[in-house]
Amino acid sequence: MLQVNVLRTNPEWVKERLAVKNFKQIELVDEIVALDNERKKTQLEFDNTQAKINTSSKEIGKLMGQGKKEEADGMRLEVGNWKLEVSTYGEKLVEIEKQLHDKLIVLPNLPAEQVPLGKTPEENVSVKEAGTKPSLYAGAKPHWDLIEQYNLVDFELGSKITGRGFPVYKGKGARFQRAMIQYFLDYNTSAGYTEFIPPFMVNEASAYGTGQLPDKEGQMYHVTADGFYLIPTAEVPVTNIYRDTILKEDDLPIKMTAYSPCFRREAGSFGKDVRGLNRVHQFEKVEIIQIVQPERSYEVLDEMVAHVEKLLQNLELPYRILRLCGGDMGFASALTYDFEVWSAAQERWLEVSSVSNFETFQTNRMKCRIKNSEGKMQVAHSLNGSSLALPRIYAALLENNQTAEGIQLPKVLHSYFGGEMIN
RNA sequence: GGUGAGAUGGAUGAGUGGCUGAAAUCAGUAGUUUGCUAAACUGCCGUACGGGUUAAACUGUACCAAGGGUUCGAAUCCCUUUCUCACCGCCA
Repeated sequence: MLQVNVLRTNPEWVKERLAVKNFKQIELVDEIVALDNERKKTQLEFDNTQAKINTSSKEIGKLMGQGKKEEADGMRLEVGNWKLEVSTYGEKLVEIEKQLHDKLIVLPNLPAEQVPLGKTPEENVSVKEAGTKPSLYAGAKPHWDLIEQYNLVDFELGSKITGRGFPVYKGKGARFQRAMIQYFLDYNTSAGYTEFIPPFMVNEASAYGTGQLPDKEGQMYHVTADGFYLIPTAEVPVTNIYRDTILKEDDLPIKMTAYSPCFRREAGSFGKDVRGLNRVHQFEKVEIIQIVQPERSYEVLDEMVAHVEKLLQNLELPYRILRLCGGDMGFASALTYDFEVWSAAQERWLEVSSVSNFETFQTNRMKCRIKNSEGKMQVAHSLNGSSLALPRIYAALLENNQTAEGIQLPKVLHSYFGGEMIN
């Protein structure tokens, strides 16, 4: 959620930025500023009347103590009238605040200056492409066939147990997955990230805090009996660790990493894009999250991008890094880099990580603030990224590294997997 | 799931209707003093939204788990919800 302050002090700039994100209801900005002015006015009226009541109530107490009952009763009448007044202002205030909130919640985060203009994924800007795309031997297969050949993942079994999009990993296929999770976590913790194992379901307040609610409700699985949501990413529970928190400068930066399964309903997806591990309802992911001082957040974003890049290099995968254009960015993000790896048999890029700076968008909602040495309060910045989402890495590694003898694994995984090859 | 006890500021913890936005202690912080490590003393030390100011100072309101109610006046009384702890039951 944007801070009202920003709209108040610089409405024209806000409108211009919103346009970059292809946001249509620009008029909301003026409406919000007007409502905010009204809010302040009403607040003042409310406070002044309430102050009169408070003063008189104390007075009544004194009079009662002195046994001056008649005087006290007179004041009671007066206070009674003010109370009516105050409750009117109170109701008005509640109404205004509700409207203000409802309008504010609709606004996406403002894109940073570097965000390219554009509406569709085609207009994302590739900032780097590295690694060599392998040339596969004749008869090379897409990962869904390799998975079957080596008996690694069983989709039909998952359908039987749960439904489409819930793969069952088995044998070496399960071990391979676990090896990657273990390696990714080790890689992250050795870079100073503290490891967490969070709850895999969250309450409404948490889903709201990171921006999944109210607008992305349909993407999450909802446990109605208890009012919980299955997490679509570890970002949700882990970032919410710092909900309603006041941090000291010394505490920063907060660097956290967590493995979790991720549950996404992905309503409406179909076709070849969803074949195999390309898109599933339950997948595994290792996430990195940072909470930092505002002045440092873009430096930290670069650091996180470099961190993920190195991980892909270690996995010896060809990748490219995209800076997302305004129209393709997430609602809560100010600047996002997507990482894609080349899937040699499918001959397409697969998104495996998305690293974003949310600036104050999440932290403002979550009330996560920093108190500096002078006692000044400021809203922290939050960032996160995947390092990495597993299924597509899984797919790319299988496809790119297939040989007639089996799947040749990258060196960094050998000790984790307990072997050099899947065969 | 059952029964009981709780929820107060960074922590411990007092407070059962007005003088309590909240004692006290600890932690933190600024300073004074004693020639070190350290100790003693003094001041400051919650958040939000306003007013005010160049900025401060100053000042109004709200907040003692959350929401509602009673009252001229609520941390304190009543109702609802949530959470925590203990014991029992069930269970990985």
